[in-house]
Amino acid sequence: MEAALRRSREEAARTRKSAVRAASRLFRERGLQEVSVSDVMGALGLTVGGFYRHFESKEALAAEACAAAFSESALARGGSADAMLRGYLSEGHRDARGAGCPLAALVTDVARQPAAVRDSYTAGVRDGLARLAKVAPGLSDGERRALLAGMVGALAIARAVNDEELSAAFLRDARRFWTRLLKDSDEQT
Amino acid sequence: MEAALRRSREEAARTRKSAVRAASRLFRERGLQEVSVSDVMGALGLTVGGFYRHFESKEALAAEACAAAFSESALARGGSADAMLRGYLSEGHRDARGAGCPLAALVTDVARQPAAVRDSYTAGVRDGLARLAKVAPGLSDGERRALLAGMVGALAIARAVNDEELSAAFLRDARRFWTRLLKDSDEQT
DNA sequence: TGTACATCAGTGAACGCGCGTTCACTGATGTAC
DNA sequence: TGTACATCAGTGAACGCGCGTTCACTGATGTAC
Repeated sequence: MEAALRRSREEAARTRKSAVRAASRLFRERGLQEVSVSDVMGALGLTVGGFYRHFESKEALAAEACAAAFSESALARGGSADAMLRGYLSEGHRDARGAGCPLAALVTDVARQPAAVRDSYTAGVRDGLARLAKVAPGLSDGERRALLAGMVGALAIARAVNDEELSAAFLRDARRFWTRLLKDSDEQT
Repeated sequence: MEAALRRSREEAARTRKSAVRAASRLFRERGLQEVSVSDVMGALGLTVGGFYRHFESKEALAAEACAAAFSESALARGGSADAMLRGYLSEGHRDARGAGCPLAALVTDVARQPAAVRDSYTAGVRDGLARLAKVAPGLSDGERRALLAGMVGALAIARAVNDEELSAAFLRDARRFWTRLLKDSDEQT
């Protein structure tokens, strides 16, 4: 064994936060099942054993990391409705899974997860709808749910598809479709 | 060891088909990584060893099962645009993952899969778009991509969310939104 | 401020487990004559 | 049609591997006095 010094409380708190941040990125990149506890601790340059000083289980980390992902999501960043659509339905967002919207990154994974993770995801969905209410006040609640579903679906399909042109088409066409709808709803207001 | 009789070629061919069908269902229910080769063979009442008489690897089965799932998908069933939307965006479809649309069931899983599986999924997306072209000829290509994304997104979110009311709202609102759009585009034709 | 000692963040080996895949084996099926 | 033998579908144990979690241990940090 080598150099297993006790760290200060500040350092320990930083370790915990870093673990959540790393997990949040890795889970979005590779999916919840495909990231091991060792992967997360390894991303911090630490070994696996220390993990359980900070978290009760991998599942507890998953719920926390999922929640953390929402607070830095693309949907959370403000701006105009146009800018939001341009950013969300962009090739940059598509190619940056680890830093992108967790709604799209984890949508099928979450359906198979325990309640803590699903709760966290559900809160993220409500949060996303609330954000849309701010940037697109002209839409009804129902239209906003259709919009969120359209954005998440387009991004997820653009990532799944194995053809660059088709992938770009899904992003572009969803962008155009929803941009037009938002413009029309503004004009009616 | 017990009763390991050789089966006739017909029986063997049936075994292979059953394995693909069972895998297609299980993969959609639980995700590609969460179904083991033993699970698939077990669903046929067989043991794991015989698997490799039929398939080169689990990955080969995944690609085949994914392709098979498309040929029996809800999108593939014909009918009017209205009926298609009602069926796709229904609570029944939401709760029957194993028998439902693979586009929605596997959308985030597939992005992390090898090329064979992604190819199979991409073909399914093109197929879905072609089906939409038949039932909704009034839409442009771009609108059809936005529609497919909206359907897949709404179904996937309805499955992920941990709140029955919110889940039902996503299905209902997407159904209403797209039904209206289809009606409007028909009237213009 | 200085000293003695308890605490605990992180180490790295070990645990039991299930995975994908391989393998020697069984004995009915299929074929050559 | 009958016989001898090769084939091969399926068995079930075994392989190496990585997983989540536990544990005895180290030694600086934090605290009581």
